[in-house]
Amino acid sequence: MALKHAILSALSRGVPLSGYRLNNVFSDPTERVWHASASQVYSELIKMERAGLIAVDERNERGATTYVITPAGMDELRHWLSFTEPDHTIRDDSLLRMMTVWVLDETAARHLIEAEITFQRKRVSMLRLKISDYSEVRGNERVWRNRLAVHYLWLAQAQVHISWLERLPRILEDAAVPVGDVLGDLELAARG
Amino acid sequence: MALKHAILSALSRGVPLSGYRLNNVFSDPTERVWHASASQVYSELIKMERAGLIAVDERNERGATTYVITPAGMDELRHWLSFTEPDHTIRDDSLLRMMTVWVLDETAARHLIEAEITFQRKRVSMLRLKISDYSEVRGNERVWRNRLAVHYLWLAQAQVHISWLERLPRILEDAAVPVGDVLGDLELAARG
DNA sequence: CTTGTCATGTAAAAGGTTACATGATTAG
DNA sequence: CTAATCATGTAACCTTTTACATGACAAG
Repeated sequence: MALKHAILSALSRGVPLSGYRLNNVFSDPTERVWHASASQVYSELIKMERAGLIAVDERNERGATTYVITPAGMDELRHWLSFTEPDHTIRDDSLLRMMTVWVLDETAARHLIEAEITFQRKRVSMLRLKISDYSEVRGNERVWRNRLAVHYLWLAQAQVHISWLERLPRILEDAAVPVGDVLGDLELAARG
Repeated sequence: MALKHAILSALSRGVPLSGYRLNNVFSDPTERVWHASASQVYSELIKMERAGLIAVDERNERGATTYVITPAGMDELRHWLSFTEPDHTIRDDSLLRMMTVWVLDETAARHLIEAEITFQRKRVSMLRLKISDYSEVRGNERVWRNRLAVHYLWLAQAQVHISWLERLPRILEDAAVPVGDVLGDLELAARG
């Protein structure tokens, strides 16, 4: 449903993109907004071109077809933002797992939690890199300021996630300590 | 695919649940792990019962059929956790919108951001309520400590999200201030 | 007596994944 | 000369949504 809008959002930034480039965005683990499989993106692009929301920019020597957004596409994007309700539903496989680790013994649970911490730490360092490179690659326009801001949010949320994961084993293993004593300051830090 | 595991995870807690009760969980806006539509849950339950992962507990006077998890269901749950890779892909409609607000004029953008803040504030107060009621409703077993911990994570992340949203208009409206100056401390706070 | 909550399902359509298929170019 | 990356697509299958259909019970 919203793959269309994710593609329009990416093309609205003014840089023409090919299906291949869009796929890089949609499969990047630091880009925590929209995921799509490669084949889905290609067929969606064809549908959107037929609908007049995007247009072919050029077919380069390498065989890549790049697309740009059309005025009709911009209209659709603005209409979506202003006149449709956001969908707050989420499917988060990795958090579902973290909610269910208690069914495992301590060793297996720690193993899973460690693996998740490793993943999130990688994400943090990739995000930091992207953020520090930002001013070299992009200008100070509204578009890029907006996008950079989202990177800061991802970074902060990954960091909260890591502190939480680091405390989770204590909660599962030491029933004497109240959960609030271990995690209460996570909330205070976030508000500060 | 993982709706099966979301249902198994819910039933693993030992409390028998009907399709209707499960639907309440899957459509609760504070439960930011797995969403499913009502009709999908009912047909999935029938499939899972046939597969022997869950069993009918009782059919009560009101017409509700409650289910319990079987030993085969617990095996499937543990196998999923320990021997399959977590799926880190996400589709977040509301964040996609926040990444695209720059295409709107200042008034419309502020409007959207305000609506999102209102939503997140509601979520925070619902989560706070759930957390403070927790010790009355649930015991101190591993299951409930694990689940309560997830509620603390949601609370902290909603709070980070709110501080970020509150700063977003400044980023979009005042190009003179570097984005890092506005959002840099979000990360520091999160790290503790 | 009517609205809201409880309670379950079917069927068609839309959205999304996986497997397969192909071929060019680039870097080591 | 071989592996990785670039580049696009089709077809079968699975998952999920939406619309529809039904009916009991409780509260105001």
